[in-house]
Amino acid sequence: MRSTISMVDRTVKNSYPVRMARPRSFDEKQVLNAVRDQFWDAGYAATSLEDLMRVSGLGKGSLYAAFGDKRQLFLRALRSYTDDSHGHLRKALAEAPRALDALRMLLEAPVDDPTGAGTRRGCLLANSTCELGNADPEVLAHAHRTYETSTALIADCVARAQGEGDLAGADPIALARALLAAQQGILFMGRTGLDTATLTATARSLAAQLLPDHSGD
Amino acid sequence: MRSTISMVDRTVKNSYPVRMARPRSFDEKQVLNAVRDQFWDAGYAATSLEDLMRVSGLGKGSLYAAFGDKRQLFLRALRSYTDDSHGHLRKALAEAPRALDALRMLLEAPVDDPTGAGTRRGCLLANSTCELGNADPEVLAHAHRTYETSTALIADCVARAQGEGDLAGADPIALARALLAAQQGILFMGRTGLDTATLTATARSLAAQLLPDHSGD
DNA sequence: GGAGTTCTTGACCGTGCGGTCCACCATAAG
DNA sequence: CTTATGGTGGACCGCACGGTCAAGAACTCC
Repeated sequence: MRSTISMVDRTVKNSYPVRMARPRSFDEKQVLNAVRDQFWDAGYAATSLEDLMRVSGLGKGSLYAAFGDKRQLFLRALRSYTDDSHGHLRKALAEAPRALDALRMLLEAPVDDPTGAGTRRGCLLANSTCELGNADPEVLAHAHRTYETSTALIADCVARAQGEGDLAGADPIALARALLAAQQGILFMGRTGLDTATLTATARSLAAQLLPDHSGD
Repeated sequence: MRSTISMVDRTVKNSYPVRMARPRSFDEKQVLNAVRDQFWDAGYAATSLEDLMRVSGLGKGSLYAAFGDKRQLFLRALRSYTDDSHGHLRKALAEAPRALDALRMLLEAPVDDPTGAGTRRGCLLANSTCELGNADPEVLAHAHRTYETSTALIADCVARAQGEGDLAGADPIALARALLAAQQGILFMGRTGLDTATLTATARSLAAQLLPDHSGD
């Protein structure tokens, strides 16, 4: 039963009110990035609302009005992160002139940071899966979906490499899974404080064994 | 400057008082195991003292008197866990008649659990490193030390395999690092909800590429 | 049994948490 | 200008957290 409605139906996302009022004083994407970095550094549980207010520069009221509670804000930041990551992955896999090199870069990418600072942070999605995967089915499902997509992207690149004469005889999806697992393993070893040189050597060693180059044969 | 001391010096760990009084009503190892499982399932921050009291059956006072605060109790449980793990690793690597098979088992071990329940929990040390590595230097240092020890144990097994005619030409330590990274990667993929069959296939695929068997050549 | 010591229990405490609310502000439309 | 509307910031709330403490129970030694 509906009564006469004088208000705009705001249940539809991004619908604008009939009359504009005070506009937002912040950029949503900037806030999400700041919040993402905070969760990335400290984890979900160890990040307090005060932390989020500090890094975003917003008050509690604004944060809650714009994003809902802490968990929803976290999920928004996490989705934003994985979207960006997949964008980068797509670009990296597509841009390399030789697909085999792109796949190699996959394994060495986690160590790219010369300072090692980024290496210590790991991957936000991986960290979140570890911390919340058991307790939050939504985070787990998101992780599962995301890694399946990554696998598909990598498998496409493997297929391209095969079109270029490399990796003959491999099952693209199986190899993609092995590469993704290896990448996550390298990423993790970086978090344990392994020095950059050793990490790089390990990444190259894995790349050499999983992605043999027979062009010189 | 010391005054006359009538009390026993309890700063030395495990020193017993001169006069026995009321004995403990709990077994320390059992409590540590219960506490470890709780931290394992929920993570450090998400585990409350109430949880710890519930799973251990002890009151707050007893817990604090026996182990100190929450963090120290966690560190005790973590050390106990890694000690046990290294015990199992030593045994597994030594018992296999063929060293190459032992190394293969390393990669498949994370998927051994038929129910998949254990697979979802991952490894307590890995979880803890992800959650606390950035914030707690002691946890990070412990993780680093532990994985270095694991690397050494695996490298020994690689050397044994070479003595048995396998893995000719590989650098034991480098291969050990690659194997450990791959294992952690598989372990992590299991946490993302990947089904057991796919996980097993990935583990076998990695094992086949990192640990080739040329005995039939 | 009494004395001395340790362990246990649970009430208690201060703090910081996540979350709500409301008075005020900035803007757009009339 | 006035008015309506949504944004903002901070006061405020109840709660659960980690941690403390004191009193009593359980035990050994004399």
